[in-house]
Amino acid sequence: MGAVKTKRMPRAVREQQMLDAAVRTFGQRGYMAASMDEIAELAGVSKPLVYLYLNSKEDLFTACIRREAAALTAAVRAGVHPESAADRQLWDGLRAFFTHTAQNPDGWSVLHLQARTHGEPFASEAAAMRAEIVAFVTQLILAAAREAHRDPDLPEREVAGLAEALVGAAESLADWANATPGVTETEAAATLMNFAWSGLGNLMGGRPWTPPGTTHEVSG
Amino acid sequence: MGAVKTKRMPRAVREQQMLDAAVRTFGQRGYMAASMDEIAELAGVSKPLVYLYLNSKEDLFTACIRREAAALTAAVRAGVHPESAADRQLWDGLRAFFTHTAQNPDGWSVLHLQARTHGEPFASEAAAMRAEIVAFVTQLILAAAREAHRDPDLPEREVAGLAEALVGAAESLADWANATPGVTETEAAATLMNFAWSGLGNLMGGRPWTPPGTTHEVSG
Amino acid sequence: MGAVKTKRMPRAVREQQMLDAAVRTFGQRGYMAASMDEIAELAGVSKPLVYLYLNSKEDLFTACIRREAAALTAAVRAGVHPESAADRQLWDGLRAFFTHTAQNPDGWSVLHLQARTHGEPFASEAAAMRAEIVAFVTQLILAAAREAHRDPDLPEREVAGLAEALVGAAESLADWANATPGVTETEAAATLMNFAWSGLGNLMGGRPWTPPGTTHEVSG
Amino acid sequence: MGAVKTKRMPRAVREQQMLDAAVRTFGQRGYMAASMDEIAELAGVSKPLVYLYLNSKEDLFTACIRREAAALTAAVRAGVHPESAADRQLWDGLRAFFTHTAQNPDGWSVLHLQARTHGEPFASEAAAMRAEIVAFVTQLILAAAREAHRDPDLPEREVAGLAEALVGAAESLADWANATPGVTETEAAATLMNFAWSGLGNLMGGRPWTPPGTTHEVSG
DNA sequence: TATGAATGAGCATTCATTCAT
DNA sequence: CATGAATGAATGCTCATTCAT
Repeated sequence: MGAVKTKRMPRAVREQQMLDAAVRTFGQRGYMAASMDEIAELAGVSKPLVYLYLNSKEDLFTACIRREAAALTAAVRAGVHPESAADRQLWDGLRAFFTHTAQNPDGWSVLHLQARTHGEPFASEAAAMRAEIVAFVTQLILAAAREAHRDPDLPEREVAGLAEALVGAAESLADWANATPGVTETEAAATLMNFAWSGLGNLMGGRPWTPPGTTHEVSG
Repeated sequence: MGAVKTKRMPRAVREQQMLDAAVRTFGQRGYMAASMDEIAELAGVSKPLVYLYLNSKEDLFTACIRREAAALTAAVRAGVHPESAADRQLWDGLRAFFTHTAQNPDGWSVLHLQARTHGEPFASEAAAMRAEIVAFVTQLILAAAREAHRDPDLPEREVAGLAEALVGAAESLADWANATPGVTETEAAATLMNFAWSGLGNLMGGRPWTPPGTTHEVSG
Repeated sequence: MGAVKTKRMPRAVREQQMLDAAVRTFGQRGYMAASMDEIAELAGVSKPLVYLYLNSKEDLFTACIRREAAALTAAVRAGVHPESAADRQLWDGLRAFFTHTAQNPDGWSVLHLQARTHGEPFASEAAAMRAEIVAFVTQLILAAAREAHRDPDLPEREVAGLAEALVGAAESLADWANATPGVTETEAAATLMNFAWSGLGNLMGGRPWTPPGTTHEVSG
Repeated sequence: MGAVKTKRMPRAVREQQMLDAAVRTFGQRGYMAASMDEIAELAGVSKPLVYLYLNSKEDLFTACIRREAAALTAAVRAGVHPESAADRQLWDGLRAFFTHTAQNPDGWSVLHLQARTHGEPFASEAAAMRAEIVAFVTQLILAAAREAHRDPDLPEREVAGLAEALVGAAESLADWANATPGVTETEAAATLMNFAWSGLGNLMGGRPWTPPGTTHEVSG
């Protein structure tokens, strides 16, 4: 079990083995329930070596978050052609996102569940990556508006909210797709595009949904 | 800082005090980092009494999840008038949801973060409540389709995915609204309605977004 | 489960119910593993009442030891006719002893196991009862010598040792009989009489077993 | 008072130190009253190390029982010459037994009191050792019968009962000798040989003690 | 580079015991 | 006579972390 116990490996390799083991353990057991003992054993090294290379449980977890965040954003970036139309970029990015999360459930658990749940400094670390994605989506929304030859008078915060909503929907669908047998990444992406893109289009076309003038009273 | 130390209260009252303290502690520290000592102190009682009434940390946490889940669904239900139009129901429900989560950040953390992160039996407990909400949203989507006199040929799973996406977007916006100063519940709800409702309308109007290069199979 | 919960009973009755419950619990769970909670519940009363009547766990246990010790010695005494011949008295006493221990396994456990195992003041309490039995047996041995018209030049300590051995053998056979299905009290008593009486007779007849003159060397 | 606090010892050595401390503590305080803290302190190590090496209080106690059982049977075996006559073997074995128990009072307490008092799995562990000794004594009784050229028609269970009685008498005398100042092992052994051997001889010689009023069925 | 040996500190849980009514 | 409410004090066990080699 765990990596084959080979002696005297270069540091970089050893570190990756440790991070592999850590992501797996953190993803499955959770940050607090994961023990350094288990991680070291799974990595096939002694505990002091883990501390020598990664310093502390906190640092190790942070390193996991960073590595998985980098891997996720890289995957999405790799799936997107910057010259494509905005909707095509979103479509490609979503498929890359769903594919990556489906193939890296432990990494996704680390980023989406563990890092957000266990306070600082982890939450910020994960939030930074999420902000990057939200920013990317924000750009796509603005680009779509430009493509539609509509200089959107959407206030900045409204666009930010839309991007948040879209990213939140995507995260939710990722979990749903992973939990529902038979749902493909393409299907999840299509569901979200259908859901979101027309709404965005209407918005930018100046046809927003309008709230009713009266607030409905409880048991009124 | 905890509850005023009044002696000799009836069990039911003490139990609520304990649950208050527990939700606060679990919500802020996280399930594992929260210590029974801290909860007892915050509740103004001794640890043995917590165990006498709530049995174990697991049971205590489960009780928190159940109470907060009940409170959240009750709040949403109370905000919705079942005879209203579907969009109105969604609008009212969302505002109630954003209001409740903004006013109960610890409860929301327990439900949305802690319960999902720390495995069984907590995850199932929270999933049950979420499923209830998703089911509610699903009904609204179908009702909207009926109201539009369009018996949608949307496959069941597609509708489920849409509801998931909508709920995920709402959850995400709740966090965003809580973290962004100055964002009101009404604003968050309006953002989501704008984002979602037109998209749903187009979908049900038979005008889905079609993936490039491929013919998308849904109602294609 | 436990005694039927009747209110307002005279103190003496309640105390016996508590002692019944305590003997059963101490006998089965052991002194330390038995909890006052369990005893109170089994007795059908509240814990404070147990403390009101019996003071403390220690006192409660001590009371159990005394009651069971009294019951055991009473049973043996009741089985013996003081006018009988010495061997007849031993025979009757043994049968009474085996019968009583077989019918009161919890009491026997309290006396033979629990009391001796958990230090002072319990060990002394049980030792007192045992000393009584040993004294009784000692008298029988001396009586047997008189009956054989032999003023035994057995030193006092030798007789004490013989009585100890006999009592120890009896205790051991009680456990053996209780653990071996189908062994009757009569059978156990007969086994012990056969084993012991002839040996005593020979002893008193001046034909003791004589140790070999040399000490056998290990692996010599 | 504990072992001299020497740092960095090989595991095997430390384990023995821990077992020494544990036997002493369990023997004197009893299984339940002994705390792991006390054992660790007496062993001169920290508690985590005790858990690292011995796993749990249960495992630690079991290890104690096994070690002490092995030591006791080894001591008896070492004292007995298998080619000697049966009575000589018994005599030598008894002296070894009394000597060992006198020199290892804590171990004897663990085996004879604690292990039997605290339920499974400890009772079985101690019972296994005791069964070994009973079997040895049983063999000696049968050997004695052969040596007397008397194929005894003693039923198997009768012999088992005799062995039980003899072992029980020995256990009792061990406690008595330890508690009575000035009683040597040789004296205790002689007392028991006197008590037992002639009785056995008579039995095998077909002269059992017969119960009054009834015809005793064994070889009657 | 790598590890066996070792620990300080903390945590969930339980229990005998006592008030206030 | 009787009890619901409450707690101080342990106890078994685990974990992140470090030192000596």
